[in-house]
Parts: sequence; C-alpha cells; structure tokens
Amino acid sequence: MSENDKKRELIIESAMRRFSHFGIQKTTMNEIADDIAVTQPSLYYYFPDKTSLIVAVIEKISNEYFEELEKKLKDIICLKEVFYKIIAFRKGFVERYFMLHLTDPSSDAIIRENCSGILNNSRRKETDIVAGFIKSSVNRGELSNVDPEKMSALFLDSLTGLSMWIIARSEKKLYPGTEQLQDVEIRQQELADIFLRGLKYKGTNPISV
Amino acid sequence: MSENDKKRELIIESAMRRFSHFGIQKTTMNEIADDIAVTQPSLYYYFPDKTSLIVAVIEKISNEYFEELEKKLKDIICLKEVFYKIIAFRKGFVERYFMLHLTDPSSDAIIRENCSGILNNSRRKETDIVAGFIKSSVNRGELSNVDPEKMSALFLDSLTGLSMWIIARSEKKLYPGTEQLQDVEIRQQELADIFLRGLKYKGTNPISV
DNA sequence: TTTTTGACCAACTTATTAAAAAAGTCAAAT
DNA sequence: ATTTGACTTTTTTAATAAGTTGGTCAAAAA
Repeated sequence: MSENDKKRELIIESAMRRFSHFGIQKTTMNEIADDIAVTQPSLYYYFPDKTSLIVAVIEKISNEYFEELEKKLKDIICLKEVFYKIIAFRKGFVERYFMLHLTDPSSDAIIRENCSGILNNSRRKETDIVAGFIKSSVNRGELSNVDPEKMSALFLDSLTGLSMWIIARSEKKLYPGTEQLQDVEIRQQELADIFLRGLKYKGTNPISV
Repeated sequence: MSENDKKRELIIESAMRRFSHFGIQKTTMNEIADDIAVTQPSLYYYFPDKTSLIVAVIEKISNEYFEELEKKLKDIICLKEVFYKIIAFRKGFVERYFMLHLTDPSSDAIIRENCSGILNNSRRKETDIVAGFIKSSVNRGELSNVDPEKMSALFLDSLTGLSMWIIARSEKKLYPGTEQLQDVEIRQQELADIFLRGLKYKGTNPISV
C-alpha cells in the first residue's frame, strides 16, 4: 500500500468515525482535515469532492459488513444458526452506523442519490449469501423445494422492514434505545423461526396452495 | 343523529377528503369551512381546535378500516384467505390514505403526538382479529400449537415493515406507484405463504428448536 | 514529480426579520 | 343552540443579510 493510499485510508477512517457519530451533514471537510493534521485543500487532492468521500465511506462500510459477516458465518451450516447470526450481526451494525440512516427513507438525499448502487449491490450480495445457505439446506433434504433466491430476499427484506417498523413506532429519538434493539432482535428471531418451521400443518394440508 | 352531529360529520368528511388528498398541513380550516358553506368560526363551535378535528378524522378512518375489514372477513374461515384479504385490503387503504403517512416515521409530528393512542389501539385491534382466526385454525387442528396473539402481531408487523421497506427503497415520490403497490402485495402474499407453510422440514426436524 | 498549503471565491446554511396567512376568540346577531 | 363579522394571536412563508462550508488554484515544500 503506497503512501498515497495510506493517507486516503486515514481520511476515510476519520470521515467514517465522524459520519457515524455526528452524521454526514454535521461533519465538515475541515474537521476531517484537522483530525489527520492537514489543511482542508489536501483532502481535495485525494477526493474531488465531499460526495466522493461519502461514497468511499459507504463502500468501505459495505465491504467491512461482508468481511465480518462471512467470518461469522464461516463453518456454519445449520440454517437456524445462520439466521440468528445474521440477526445478531445486523443489530451490532445498526448500533454502529445508525447515524448514517442507510435504510431510512428520510436519509440524506446525498446517500439516496449517490449510494443507491452500492446499497442495492449490498442487498443483492447478502441475498446471494443467504440463498447459498438455503440451497445447501435444501440439498441436504432439510427443507422443502423452495426458490432459495426468492426466500432469501423475502427473509432479509422482512427482517429489515420489521426493524424499521419497530423503530419507527417507538418514540422518535436520536438513537434507538438498547431495549428497542433488543426487541427488534427478539421479534426478528421469532420471524426466523417462522421461516424455518412455519405454522406447521398437522396431517395433510387442508389449505390449497 | 341530531342536526349537531350531522354537521360534525359533514366537517369531518370534508376534512377527511382534503387531508387524504392534500395532506394535513396543506389543508386550512377556512377551506374546510368553505366546503360546507359556513364561516371558519363555525368550525370552532364543533371542534375546539384543528388538532381535535384531526384526531376525529383519524378516529373515523380507523373505524372505517375495521368496519370494512370485518365485512370483508365475514364468513371466511380459511386462514390463507384471511391473510390474502387483509393484504389486499391494506393495499386499498394505503392508496386511499397514503398522504396521511399513518405508519410513516417521518409523519407529521401532530399525528405522532396526538394520535399514537388511536393508532396503537388499531394495531392491537387488528392483531386481535387475526389472532382470533389463527386460534380457530389451531382449534380446527390445521395449525401446530402456536401463540395466536404473538403470531398475529408478528405477521401484521412483518407485513407493515415489508411494505415500508419496499416503498422506502423505491424512488421517493409523492405517492407510491401502482407497480410498487403491486409489488408490495405480491411480496406480502409470499410472506403470508411462508407463515402458512413455512419452510417445511422433510421427516423429523433436524434443527433443534 | 508528488504532495501540501495559504489565499481565495462561490455555493450553501443559518439567523433575522418583515409580510402574509393561518389558527383561534368573542360579542353580537340569528 | 348556532352562526357570523370583526378581531387578535400564532405560525408560515419570503426576503435577505451574515456566516459557514465546499471547492479552486497558483505557489511553496518535500
């Protein structure tokens, strides 16, 4: 890694810290420059504008997400364990990066407009990962013959939606409280259980599908 | 119904029309007064302030919701049919009252602050209704022994969350488009199917619960 | 050549205020 | 009991001035 790249990283890391603590709007290029003891114009040597720095940060966060997630899921095959690990991991991620409002409809327009591609890719990637586990489970004969991609997307979107809705319903605060996040995790686990077990029919299926 | 009550109703109906078309903020008491050909002070004879009119409107909408919903669900016992009817009904409801942003975290503060009780009650009531159907289904031996209240709340919250998330992910417009609402319905139906059938295990359950 | 910086400008926010519009009141009329 | 004209108060909106931030550039430093 060249000196140049190192400095770039330093800038991104400082921006990441400030963005995730104060939010993007409340972070100035000068503050980031001060953090790493250079003047503000130096930043513009590495990033043409603030937007591209934001994009770089979101990209790094996305990479970090999958790096850590894949580490967590390594050597796991049990689908229930996979689901629960993802839920727990997402909780930690929300705690860390809530201020970025990455899944929030009322997020900064700048994120929606410049990072939708990254976020869409992330969603697709996570869907693919979970789909892989579902597929394995199907192949092992544990699950009925379902469309892994579709089920995966439905599961993950339902998790995200459930989280959004629970947090939206709670008193609007700057950060979701510990109990709220706890509640989100529990309800998401319940939903995971439904996905795994469903409302099992006894005997033959009385409801035509 | 007294003359007084009739006029009250007239006011509420006009407010309902304007609120659901233009939104609460963009509707003035004068416009409502004009609609029913009285002067603005007359409204204040029936409602002490705008807030109480808003509350009355939300209350009426909530009542209308359950009245129509219970009509739709009358004589239905098949749980799948119940789920699908609710999903279709909610779609129509979102179309009609989207401008009120009743489930939106970025909704008018006035709604959050004054109508949270009504909205919480509505949520509880709908949960109870669905729980009743689930209970019946359990009693008929169609479903395994689940907690109907819990399952009902989980199902409905997941539906709402999924809807929020799909609409949030789409291009932010004034109104969600027809295709988006269509997509929401389809995904919600898929989720309903999961709740009904789950990812069925073949043979004995290999995943400990 | 690569990187950094002081000095600068332009674009965007925030604060302030004035004007307009809305909410809300009340005594008198119906 | 209900409605209204005339009114006051509160809230929004519009305009604009002051300050901040994003962004540029030629020259200096490494």
